Amino acid sequence: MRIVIVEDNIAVAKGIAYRLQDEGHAVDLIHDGAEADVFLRDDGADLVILDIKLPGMAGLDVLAGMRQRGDRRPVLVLTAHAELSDTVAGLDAGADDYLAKPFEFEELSARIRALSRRGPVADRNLLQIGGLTFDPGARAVTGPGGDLSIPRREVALFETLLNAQGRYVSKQALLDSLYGTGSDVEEAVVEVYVSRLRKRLRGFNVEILVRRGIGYSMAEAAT
Amino acid sequence: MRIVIVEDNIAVAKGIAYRLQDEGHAVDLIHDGAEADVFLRDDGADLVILDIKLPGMAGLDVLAGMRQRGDRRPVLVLTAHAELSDTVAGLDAGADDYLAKPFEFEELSARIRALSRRGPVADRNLLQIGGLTFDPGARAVTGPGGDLSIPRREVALFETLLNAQGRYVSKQALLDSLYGTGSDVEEAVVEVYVSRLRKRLRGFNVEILVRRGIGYSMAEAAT
DNA sequence: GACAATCTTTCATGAACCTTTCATCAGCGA
DNA sequence: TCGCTGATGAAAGGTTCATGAAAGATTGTC
Repeated sequence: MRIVIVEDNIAVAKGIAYRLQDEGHAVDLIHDGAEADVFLRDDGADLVILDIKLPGMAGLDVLAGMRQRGDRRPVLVLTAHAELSDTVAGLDAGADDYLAKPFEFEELSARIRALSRRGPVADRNLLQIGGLTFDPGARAVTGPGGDLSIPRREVALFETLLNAQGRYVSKQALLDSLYGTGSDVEEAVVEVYVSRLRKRLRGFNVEILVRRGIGYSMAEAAT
Repeated sequence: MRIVIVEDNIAVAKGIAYRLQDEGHAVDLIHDGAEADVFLRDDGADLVILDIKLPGMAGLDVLAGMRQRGDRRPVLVLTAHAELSDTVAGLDAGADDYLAKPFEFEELSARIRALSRRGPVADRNLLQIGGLTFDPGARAVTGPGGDLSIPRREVALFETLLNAQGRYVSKQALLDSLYGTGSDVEEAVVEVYVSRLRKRLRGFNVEILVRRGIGYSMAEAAT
């Protein structure tokens, strides 16, 4: 899943980012409210972790802007412990959940899992393809013969293609969803992981299609 | 999609144009505000990338003129980084999105994708003809038996004829819509792609008609 | 019938894509 | 600590396929 963290305390943000990446998510960091506002006008993330107190533009305004645009992506609001009134305001402004600092990472992780189950992300609960089942919480792919052991990056690729529901996803978009926007990894790496995932999916009723110059999509094998 | 870039810095404009063409769009360049104003009175583009600071006529006036004429085509405004007040003014004047220079091309690309999904372009979402469906966002043609894998140029041709809604489109206009105005490609290439697209559409209830000296049109096959 | 417009196929080229190999590194068990 | 395993990303070489030009066939029009 692509997660964007909007938090001006860089140490905190990096700490969270590091562990979320460890869980296989693609994470983008933004430290400024106005920047976040711009970023969120795109379809660049599936979930937002949003600090209330921000330079540039108040977190609540960022959130309000999203909702006003009809953007219903799940937002988890972070607040300092004292500012209970903030959390109330946050929920009013359309936050899906909130978390008071300081918090345990495990709690954050659990909330994210919960949010991704409901939220627009999980509305398209199309977690099956061919004979395979994908569990977004566990980030595991299960086949008829039990769990497939698939490395992080390949799972992320699988997830992105699955969520695209048969639409073609450009190589650049796949790169973003594997590494977050603005990574310095070559596009060619996508080809490598497509190749590896294909090999792993051999024998199952799933195939990854390519359209030159357009991108990749995943579909059940045609017979 | 046909995109017009209104930007007086020729190097910047060409850089963007080159990469957008790479993504399969037809791109026109205009370096002057007054010229842009004239150009935009025609139906020569589906999306406008507009620099604020222009010779001839201010970008904001160009934009205001469009909106005043009832022209609702999506406009992405470019501003220098410092001029935050400009961006606010731009949004007020009817811009659909803005982007501060300097920017990564990938970000521009993502914004364009987002704009083409919403905007008036996306209002005519999922165009249909014969048994075929065209998704302008995904640039994909779907038939009864699933996705047709059609190369960039042929998709662009298909899209243009589809948008013409049965009217005849001249060979020159098709050329422009495939390569942007003023390309040095022969008109005969249009014939080649018509031929290729026809072959690909064989078996579906769609045909491409020709009127000598006039142009081409697409229609559902007469039984 | 003559001529131009259009159609279709063929071809060379280069870009896009596929796959494997390699070096590196982290994690893990002995 | 040492060695093993497997993930990772870069690189390299091979293959496929979109592309645009060209050329000959065909069709429509006068």
